[in-house]
Amino acid sequence: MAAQRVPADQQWLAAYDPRAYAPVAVTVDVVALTLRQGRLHVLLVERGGPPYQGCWALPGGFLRAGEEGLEEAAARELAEETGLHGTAGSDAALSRVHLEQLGTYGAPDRDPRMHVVSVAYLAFAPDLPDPRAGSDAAAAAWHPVASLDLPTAGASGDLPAAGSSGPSAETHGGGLGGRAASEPAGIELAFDHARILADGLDRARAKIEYSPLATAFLGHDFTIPELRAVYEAVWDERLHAGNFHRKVLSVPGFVESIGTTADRGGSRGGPRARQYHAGDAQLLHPPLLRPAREEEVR
Amino acid sequence: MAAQRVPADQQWLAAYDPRAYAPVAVTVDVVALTLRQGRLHVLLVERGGPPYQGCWALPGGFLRAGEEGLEEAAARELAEETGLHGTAGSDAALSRVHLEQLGTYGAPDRDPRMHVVSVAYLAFAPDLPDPRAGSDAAAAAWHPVASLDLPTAGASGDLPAAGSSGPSAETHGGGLGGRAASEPAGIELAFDHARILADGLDRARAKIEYSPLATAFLGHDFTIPELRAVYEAVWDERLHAGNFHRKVLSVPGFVESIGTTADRGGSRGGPRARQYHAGDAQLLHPPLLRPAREEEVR
DNA sequence: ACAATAGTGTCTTTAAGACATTATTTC
DNA sequence: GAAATAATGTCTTAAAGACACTATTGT
Repeated sequence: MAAQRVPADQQWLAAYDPRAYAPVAVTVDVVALTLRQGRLHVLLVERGGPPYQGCWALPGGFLRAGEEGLEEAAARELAEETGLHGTAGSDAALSRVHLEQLGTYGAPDRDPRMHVVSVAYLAFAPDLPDPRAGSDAAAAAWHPVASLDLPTAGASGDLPAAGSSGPSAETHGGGLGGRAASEPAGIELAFDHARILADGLDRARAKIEYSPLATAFLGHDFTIPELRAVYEAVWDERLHAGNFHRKVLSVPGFVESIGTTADRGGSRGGPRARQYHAGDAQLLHPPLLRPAREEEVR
Repeated sequence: MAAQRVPADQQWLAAYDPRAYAPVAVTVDVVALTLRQGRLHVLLVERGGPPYQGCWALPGGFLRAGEEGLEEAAARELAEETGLHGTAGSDAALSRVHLEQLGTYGAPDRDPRMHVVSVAYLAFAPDLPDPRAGSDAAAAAWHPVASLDLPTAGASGDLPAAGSSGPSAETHGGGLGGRAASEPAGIELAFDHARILADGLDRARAKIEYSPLATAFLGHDFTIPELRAVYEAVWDERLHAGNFHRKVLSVPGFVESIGTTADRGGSRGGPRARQYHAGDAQLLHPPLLRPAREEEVR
């Protein structure tokens, strides 16, 4: 059946003119996460026209075919939206942003206008300045993820299979901590961006278990209590300060002491914490496992 | 600069006619893994024309824009190439194949003819019959992964960031067990398919740590020694039979006894093993961790 | 008979988690 | 001074890994 239309050995040979087929658009969307006032935030832009006019959406745009790779495009979109430049290793703030591919979403009806395949990226950023409404009319802002309505992890159509992400996957209920009952229903996101964001949060929660990337949310120098605050915000769990401290120091290459201490103690008292910067480990061994959730305990 | 060409807030509004931009093609490629004679094999097709004429490549083809989603396309390609049908939950063999998104590859020069964005999927299959050379002239066959030249894990251009995959990522040297020194240089794969396959193997190695998917390589009923053979083939590690047995039985929901025993003992002697089938767990808790490799030990 | 293997038992080591304690800082 | 917090110490429990042992099968 299908073989007649696209014979297997001719797939790559077949007219490479895509106009022979129905057109597809390729876009790149970015789930950019940061920590502000101890809470996890995501960068969103407000849509100025239909469809989903007035809705918030993930920053993104078309891949510049023939000119750039996918990660390059994601870095460009992120730079445009945050107003920061200097991506991979170059200069400035964005050089410290971690960027990785999250997954690709390509249901035929995810955009009402045409078939759009969107490659999603996940970014971990230290506290960045507010995005300039900038070169265009669109609003762009950091939103607390807890203020958004997100689908539960797991089930999805064209998603990057819960898989990939170690022991993560379906575990968490909904968004981080959910919203207080008093709050109005969360903001609605355009297209399937709520699904993408939920997958990104899942990935982030799993990622910091096995990688030192939690440090990407902090400045160059940080204290262990600050690092703990990152884990608590991303996992939406209270962690035991003493055990966390000992655990972090016991993982080789995670953090490296720089001998100094913070300028002040905690906001509510306590001694000044020592300062560290990220070590050279790419993988945490052994990992920092999330506390077991009751639902998954048998 | 960029903002002028694609103003951020107009990206989604901009002419949705992709012909306004340089054309991009979207393809779906599948890394299909199976176990044959205790060794891991991957499904490859031989290219009948340039570029890379005569090279082997991953099975794949164009996304049918507007008609199908990405996973749907991957399942279709896999069915066409294996000659099996009945994908997700329907009937027959393919219903027991696990399929998940691996990552998307979109470097502008990965295909010499035009910018092709390829969404890669990873499939775990029980031992399937040899693919029929089938409807087209192309050869298709299962190849032992050890016979292929694969790049080391980790470094890559547009890859789905080692990330995602728990404690996996860069650890393994090259292909499974590498090739014996006597063998000629491994087969060369077309395009960046060696990179994609290497990423797929990494994902597979990580995935069976946390998920019960190793059972997807086996029939409906299997014994624990058979399951151990899967882990040994995928990880290229010898595992301790006794400890493995106890460990598997201790993970809730991993396997379920069906009371029967295998028809025969091991090929070289020993008692008949009891038979099990996959339990209902989606996640192994606690996981089956790979034995630590010396390189990553500090 | 012999060798290999399935399955179980036991011991050691490592790591996680629950407390407890002391010193230091903010309010 | 009171309360909170950084950092360290101690104890218990769970799990991984090494090893030993028996019972059962194929050659």
